[in-house]
Amino acid sequence: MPSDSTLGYALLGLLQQAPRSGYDLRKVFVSTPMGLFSDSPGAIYPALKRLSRRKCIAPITTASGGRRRRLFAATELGRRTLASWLTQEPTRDDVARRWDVLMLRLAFKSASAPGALLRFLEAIQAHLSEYTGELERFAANQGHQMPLAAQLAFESGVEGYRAQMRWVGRAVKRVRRRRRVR
Amino acid sequence: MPSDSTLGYALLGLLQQAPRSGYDLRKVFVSTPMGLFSDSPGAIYPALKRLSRRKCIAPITTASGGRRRRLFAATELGRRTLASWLTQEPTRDDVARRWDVLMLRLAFKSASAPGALLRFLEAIQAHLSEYTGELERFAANQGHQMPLAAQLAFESGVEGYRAQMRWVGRAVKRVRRRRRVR
DNA sequence: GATCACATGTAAGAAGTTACATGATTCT
DNA sequence: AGAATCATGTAACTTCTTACATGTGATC
Repeated sequence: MPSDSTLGYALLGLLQQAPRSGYDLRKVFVSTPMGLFSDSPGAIYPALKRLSRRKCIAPITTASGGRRRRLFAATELGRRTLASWLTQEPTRDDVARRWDVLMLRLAFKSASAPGALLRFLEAIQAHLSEYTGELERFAANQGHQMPLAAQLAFESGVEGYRAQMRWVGRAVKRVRRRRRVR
Repeated sequence: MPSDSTLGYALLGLLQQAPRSGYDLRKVFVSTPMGLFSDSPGAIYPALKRLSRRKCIAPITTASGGRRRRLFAATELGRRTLASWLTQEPTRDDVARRWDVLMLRLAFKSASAPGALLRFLEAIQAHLSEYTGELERFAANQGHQMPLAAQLAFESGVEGYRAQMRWVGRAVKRVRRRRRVR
């Protein structure tokens, strides 16, 4: 029952799409908005080693010729491990404190059935709606006694969640439409 | 030149507002939207110990009577350390990858002059505008070949940053107004 | 042949997580 | 007295950061 760090799951997700080397993976983090993760070799190579030890990924014998490169691919166990991470029901804490990780999970759910995707989004929507309510109650109680700078910081948070409320509404509609078309 | 973790600065910021115990600090993280931080004693007490060792905070001799409680307060060195953290110019990376930390810094800038606050917000605005541009270019290039789930995750990010663009615009106006009034 | 970019890795240290340990005070 | 809560702390483990080390192929 190997439990991985978020970085581990990110690597696993990318390796499920296509075999890549540690260097390739690094480049993905540098050159795409997945920059949430560090491009540091000191994080990536040890993480690959862990995944490898747990049999979630396996090196591919490269036909070589070019530079020395160690390509890895996700194993069947790796795919299952990733799938069970992706399938976990979004919690209140995911929504309130780990939005970025939640969106990483969503991004990798490409292989999911539209129904699963829809349930995932609807769970997010429910927690989001409850949490923005909490924030607004907090503002109503504490809002006026906060200094200006603190008020602004708080409002940034509220605005962010409100934007995600609008986003998830549109997302749900889009997936429902897609589902009917199929 | 003691360098602290983000949690360390969060504790320092709260202790600058008023003396508190480790337990008090924990409660702040649990009961306010500062939930970004862990309420785990295993993180908080060692962090207090470090700050104490670095002379950034000092225990207050409590007049006691009630429960056993160790109150801490920020020292002069602590205030200066915090101030220098708060004064650092927001970078592109702060905006693109550490928004939550940036907002924590903003929240503690209550003691800053309106001019400093304004410059802080304007720097955020500049980086934000550049970064959302990058994201939109990325969407224009890569957007259509992404699977639906990945597209949705990406759009969530873009929407979040767009919301912050609107927020920072309003924030700047509000601080400018406040400044004129003074 | 020297130099630069590619590519992989390790070592030391910092900090967080989980889980446990311990005692004091209040409540019933 | 016993239970619940308050309050502080420690230990083992995991992971990340920073900095360094190493070697290869391509380029001038």
